[in-house]
Amino acid sequence: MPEPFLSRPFVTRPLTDTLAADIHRYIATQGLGAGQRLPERALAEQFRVSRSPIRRALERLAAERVVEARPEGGYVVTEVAVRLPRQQAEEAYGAAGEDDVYFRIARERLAGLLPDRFTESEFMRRYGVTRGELAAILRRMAQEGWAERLPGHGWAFLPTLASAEAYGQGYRFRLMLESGGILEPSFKLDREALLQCRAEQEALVAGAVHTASPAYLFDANSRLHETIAACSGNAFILDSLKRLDRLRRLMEYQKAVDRQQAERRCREHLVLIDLLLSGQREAAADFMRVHLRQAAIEKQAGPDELGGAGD
Amino acid sequence: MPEPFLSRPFVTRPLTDTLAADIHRYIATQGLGAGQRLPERALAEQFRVSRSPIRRALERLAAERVVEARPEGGYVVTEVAVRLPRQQAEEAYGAAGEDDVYFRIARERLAGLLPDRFTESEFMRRYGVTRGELAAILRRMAQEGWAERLPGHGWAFLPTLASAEAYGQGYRFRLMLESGGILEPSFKLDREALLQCRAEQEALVAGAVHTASPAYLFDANSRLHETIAACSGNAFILDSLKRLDRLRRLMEYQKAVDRQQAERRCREHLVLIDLLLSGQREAAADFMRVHLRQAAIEKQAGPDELGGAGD
DNA sequence: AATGGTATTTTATCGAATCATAGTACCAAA
DNA sequence: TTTGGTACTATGATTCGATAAAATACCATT
Repeated sequence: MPEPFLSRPFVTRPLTDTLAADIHRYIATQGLGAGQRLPERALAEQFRVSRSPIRRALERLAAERVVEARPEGGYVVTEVAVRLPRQQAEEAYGAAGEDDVYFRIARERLAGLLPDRFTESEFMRRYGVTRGELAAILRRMAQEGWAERLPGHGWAFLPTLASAEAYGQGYRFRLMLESGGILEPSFKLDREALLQCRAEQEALVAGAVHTASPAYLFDANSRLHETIAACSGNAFILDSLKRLDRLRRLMEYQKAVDRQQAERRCREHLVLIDLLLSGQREAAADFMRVHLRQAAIEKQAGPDELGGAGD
Repeated sequence: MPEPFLSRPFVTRPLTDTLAADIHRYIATQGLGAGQRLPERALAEQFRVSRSPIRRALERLAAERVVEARPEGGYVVTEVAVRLPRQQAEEAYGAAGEDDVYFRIARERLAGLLPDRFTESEFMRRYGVTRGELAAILRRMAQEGWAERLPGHGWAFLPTLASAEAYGQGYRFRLMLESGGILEPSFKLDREALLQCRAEQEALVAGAVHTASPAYLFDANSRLHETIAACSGNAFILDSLKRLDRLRRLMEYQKAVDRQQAERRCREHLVLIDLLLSGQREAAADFMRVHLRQAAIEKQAGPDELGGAGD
């Protein structure tokens, strides 16, 4: 399998639920055809779990007709999954976190409804979750870098999120990081991964950009940027970008999208990809700077308004 | 109070223990004189806890004669604390984590004694800690970025730690980050903090560099670099550097130090500080690149050997 | 060798009660 | 107004058995 597939961070749902969605999305994004086999062991390795939960996820997907059990054993992709890949994948996307407490907390924090400090008990009451559920959510918040445990009791929100200032800083940071990454001596093009992103961006330019959900747009675009960062060969550059993108995702998933700007950005992505594919790294690095600077301006123009989903 | 004081991340010890050490170190590093009062509320705010644990920490320090209860109430710094500031502070440093399970795990992982994946129960048995204690340790490992939870059961070490490759990448990353930070449009010199670092570096050059513990050297040097990064005005730059430094600290605390090189690096720090203080940002950024590049070479020369503690 | 099926072992979460410890409110004195 | 003292409240760590769920081992089939 070509690329490590990004599994959504574990929150509270049984692993099986998450995996069913992940596998579904995997089928869609990898463009697997009807009849294609889905070996349990390969999927287990892919998602870094054992065969047990994979097996149950496949059983569930079989009930949804996304996959089909063969008489000889094992599962294959069905016509259903192939015929409606994008829509279904996006539904799976949305359903994964939409009404999650995690996103609810993020939303309320962004709206300024939550104080800078809070206790676990407070949130257990407020959001009606058990201690264990909340623990998982808090772990994720800490992991993604917008909350931290205080030395004594309680937690604190970090200023990273929300502030318009942090927004601009994020773009400055990426300017440095992403253009610098392209110029790293260890840079090594992952042609296959980049071509996959290119196909995705072309599909967007061809029209999908006007109908796709903000979540899908965001993920497609950050996937491209992260793929390029991965080529730098520097794990710290890639990690930092991923960290930042997780934060941005919280904010942008909820925004409306300016489709015009989004389309232009996708066109820029195609130019960027082609520069890289033809080996013009210096030019690509410069273009990246232009691209990000432009995106920063557009985003700042409407801080609470349009502009979201992707760059 | 001038600077947010870095409290060591909470692991398992009762808060009081940690705070006693923190306050002790605080007295030493802030250069408070004998007789100086230590208001409970101020300390509580400083360390982001309530007065209760502060009060008990002070009681403990009083038993150790580091502070003294006044007849009218409250505590003041004693002669003892003033006369032996450095040594005591360093002891407090070392004792804080030396035989901690946390550092033991790091050490064994660095030595290649631990597999890439592990379960909590496994480690509970191996290190003889309770579930709760281990949970705190794992939280910290995740926080500091060298282990992560798998989607199902178990944990995985990240490749960030240990590999010689990651080492070089870290320096490349800092090259980009730290010199870039100095050139940020939002850069604003924190003269007071920088002068404090300057005093520290001067003391090192004046001789302390030959006697100080690796831990102290490392912290003094990373404090300088982080102070400069803080001036960039970009929270992401500072956070990334701090993250990286926490990782490096794990590796370098245990290394022997090449005192010659360490001294030269401190001299370079003084040059760097003076460039910044005189407003020559471009020059400072260039010098930073030279400085880091040199440090990278020296470190890589002896990967398992000398060279540690600081840059 | 790869793969699916099945049985078994191991893990870590859950629930509920307990309790040391951290947070808070209020008062008095300097 | 700032500070310390004190009383009180709330928090979250801890414990432990029960249990759902994940990991693993092994076998059969292709």
